[in-house]
This record gives sequence, C-alpha cells and structure tokens, in this order.
Amino acid sequence: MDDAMRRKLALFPIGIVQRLTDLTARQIRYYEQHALIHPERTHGNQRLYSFNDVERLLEIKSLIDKGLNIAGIKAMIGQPTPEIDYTPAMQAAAEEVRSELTENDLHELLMQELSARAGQRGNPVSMIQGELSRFFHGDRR
DNA sequence: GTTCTGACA
DNA sequence: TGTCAGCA
Repeated sequence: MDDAMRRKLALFPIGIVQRLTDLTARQIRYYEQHALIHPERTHGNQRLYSFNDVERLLEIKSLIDKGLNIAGIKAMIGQPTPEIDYTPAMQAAAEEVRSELTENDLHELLMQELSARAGQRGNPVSMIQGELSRFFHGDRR
C-alpha cells in the first residue's frame, strides 16, 4: 500500500491521540461534533484515528491557539471532509497493524511519518517533533 | 482499565 | 472546557 493509504488507516484510540496532540478527549470529541474530524469506529463504537486525523487535530490546535473559533477553523481547513473510501483491503491492513501495535512500533511509525513529511506544506517538522517528544518522554497525561 | 454519551456548575 | 454519572 502507498503512503497516502497508510495515512488513512484508522489506528489509534482516543487515549493515544490525546497524548499525541496534547488535547483532552473532551476537545477531540467536541471537534468531531462540529465536523472538523471524522474518525472511524470499531464495532464497539470506539473511535479510531488515522495519521491524517492526528495531523488535522494538530492544525486545529494551532488555530485554536491563534484565537480562532470553530467557525473560523472550518473556514480555514474545514472542507466538507468527504473521505471514507475504505476498501476491505485497507480495513484488513488497519486491523493487522493495530493487533501488533506496541509502544515501540508506534514510535517507529511516527518516526516514519516524520521523515516522510519532512518540510512538507504547512506542517513544520519542528512542531510535530514537539508533539512526539511530549509523547515519548515525561509529561504525559 | 479505557472509552462512550449525556448533562451541568 | 472540565468533570461526573452510568454503560459497554
């Protein structure tokens, strides 16, 4: 599978995303209510986020810090957000990854993500590194 | 133990 | 937004 596909795989429960973005579960769910993100759901109705979702949340976070409200964010990045074109193959791939996702594997995945998108568009690597640093070191929670 | 929805200071 | 309840 290609990189674009890999970034769409629903892999992380809200707890992981919480640490990855430094946002509270409350905020993450709130942004979903306002259609800023659309995570997948497990059979048990639990949310599963993809790398794309995490990136989007980081963008949302930066805009919130700049003082924008939900409406302002929608105007900026809040496209209709169609997506959801999961193929059976992708779902299988996602389940495969999740079943063997350990903290270290996650670290590797994130590092790949980091280098894969180094210096790309409006997502300064420096910012992402800050998030990763927070995740893999002390001040969690 | 973790996540989910609904509700309220 | 935080937090607590009552489930799954």
